[in-house]
Amino acid sequence: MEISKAFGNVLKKHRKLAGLSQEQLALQCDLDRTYIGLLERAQRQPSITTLFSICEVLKIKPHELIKEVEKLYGI
Amino acid sequence: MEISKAFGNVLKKHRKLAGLSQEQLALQCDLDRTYIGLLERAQRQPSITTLFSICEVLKIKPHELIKEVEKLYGI
DNA sequence: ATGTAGACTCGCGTCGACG
DNA sequence: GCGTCGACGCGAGTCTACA
Repeated sequence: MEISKAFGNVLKKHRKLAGLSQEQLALQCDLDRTYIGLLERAQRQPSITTLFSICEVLKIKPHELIKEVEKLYGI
Repeated sequence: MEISKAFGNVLKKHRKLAGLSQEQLALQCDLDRTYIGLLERAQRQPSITTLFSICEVLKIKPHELIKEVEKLYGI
């Protein structure tokens, strides 16, 4: 699986686990609602600061999330 | 420490560990030489695909590198 | 082998609006 | 609550060139 799609899947999974809507997540990590949607649908890729601020809200360490992305990506 | 600076430090450290010059690294991961320099000096931040392709060349898992960035960043 | 600078393309990230 | 669209500013990433 390509990397942005892997990230989108992992993001969606952890957002649901946190019990947040795209809007709530966007609000808390100071991003746009539509942009979270774009990330989950793999139409945008985050920079690493964006990654860190999302992970902070999701209460997960960035490297944990990246590890899951690696698995889906296949390395 | 801010996040792009943390990344720059970690990148430089692992590039040296791999025994590569900025030019050699850039060539192998299909990026520009000047851009690697910009990353190390924290004047640019990588997207996550850029992160993955750099890590592949450095023979390190992205989540390992991210873990070190977290430490420097302080979380 | 690296730092810097200018100019360029394209994608990130925002915003308003509609279904 | 989400997908999508158009438009926008700005930053990612490239290229050339000079020190």
